[in-house]
Amino acid sequence: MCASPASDRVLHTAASLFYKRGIHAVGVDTVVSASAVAKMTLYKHFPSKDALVAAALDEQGTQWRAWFSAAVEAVAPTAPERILAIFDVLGHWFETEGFHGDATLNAAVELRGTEHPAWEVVRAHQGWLRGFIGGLVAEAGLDEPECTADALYLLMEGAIVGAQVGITAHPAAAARCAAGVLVEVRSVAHRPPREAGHGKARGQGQRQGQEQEEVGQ
Amino acid sequence: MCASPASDRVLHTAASLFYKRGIHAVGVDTVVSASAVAKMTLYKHFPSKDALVAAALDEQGTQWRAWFSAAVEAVAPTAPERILAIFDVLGHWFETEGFHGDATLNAAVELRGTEHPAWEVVRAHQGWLRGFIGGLVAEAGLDEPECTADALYLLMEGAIVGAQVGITAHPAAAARCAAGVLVEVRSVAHRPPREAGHGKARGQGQRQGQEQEEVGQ
DNA sequence: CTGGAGGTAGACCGGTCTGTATACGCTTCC
DNA sequence: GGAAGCGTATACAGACCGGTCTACCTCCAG
Repeated sequence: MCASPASDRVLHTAASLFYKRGIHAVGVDTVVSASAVAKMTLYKHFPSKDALVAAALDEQGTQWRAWFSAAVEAVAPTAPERILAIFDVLGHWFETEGFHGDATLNAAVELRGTEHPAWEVVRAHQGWLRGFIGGLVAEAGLDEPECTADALYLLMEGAIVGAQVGITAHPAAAARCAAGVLVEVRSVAHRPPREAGHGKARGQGQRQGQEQEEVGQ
Repeated sequence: MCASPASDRVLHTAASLFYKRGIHAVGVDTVVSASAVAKMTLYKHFPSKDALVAAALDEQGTQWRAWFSAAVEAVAPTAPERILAIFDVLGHWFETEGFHGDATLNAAVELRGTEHPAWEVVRAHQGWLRGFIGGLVAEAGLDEPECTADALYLLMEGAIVGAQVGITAHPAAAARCAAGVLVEVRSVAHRPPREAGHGKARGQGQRQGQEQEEVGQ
């Protein structure tokens, strides 16, 4: 970061434009004119549009991760509370003006079926998210940590795209509600002495062999 | 549907191509050559590419909804079981070759920040999904039906994008696991006679006034 | 003073995009 | 027979795309 003022301007402008309108919908000329930089300068710092996209996504993701983890940790002191605080922070984010979902998820959708340097950035960001939740789940000492962390991660992704699509009125609140149930049920304190064989079916592996024809979608 | 054989071919080819490679990444010429139709014929049936995109998405969504509801209803006979069966059907779908997420979600991401006739198709499809789950939740007589149905809907969306991104090993199984917990806790049979004041905090409204700075993303 | 590094401005190239226009079959039904 | 309807083939228009090139400006260090 901050290799040069011009490069920085390009990076931030590009990230903002790609996020707001989409990677394919924003041309290099648009980035150039919006960041008040000559086209040659852009191509001196970034060898191609693809490289610029990856760099912008990475920069944006780095900033977001710092903001997100700090916000979650500032809101709640203990791991179980922080798991719920995730969804409060998300709710706040959803109401931010200019919210258009997760930038890496958007990139993953836009770049599907192609090879692109941004894919590594997407995987890194999503892996970090899953790791963040996994760490909190482990710290909270929840039962079945893998399955629980996966579920919380999916709930978070669902809340993000739910907020983006706009069908659900309060996606963060609904997700928080479900997360609360999950945390409570998986917490050690919840396990009552009665009904010892409760945690038997370990999830994850069940699948029923019912056959149904596929559909192209 | 079936206005003419040529029109049908265009519609299905377009849906398949847009789904696999993205709306912006597929040009009209590609659709034309892939569907073995003259360009003029395409533009005789669809006044613009936007209209074609919307029609193809609609057609694809109609087929998917029919397949999905039939599959869920074939797998399980009762509403609570069907709620869980949703995630089994999803798991089967995720492993289909050529799976690239939900077509309407992809379109919503690709068309963000624009006005496009496909938006109505997206809203209709997502609304149907939410309604499908809401119907099952009501039929199962679960507590806090709105919040529960929202959470299950978000879990489903999360599983879909989770399967698309590929960080989670078994997104459908993890989501099913969480859905099982949710259904059990919200089911009437679960409510124990002790602790009468349990269902007091009605979720949905909680929000804490913690301030934290925003981030552009 | 001088020279190089970094930035600017704008023309330019080949390719692709959506959408249209023209000219030509083939079938079907009066 | 012939005209209408439908589809084909192909060329074209005008815009935009990513990317390159040249020429010029400005600042700062040696």
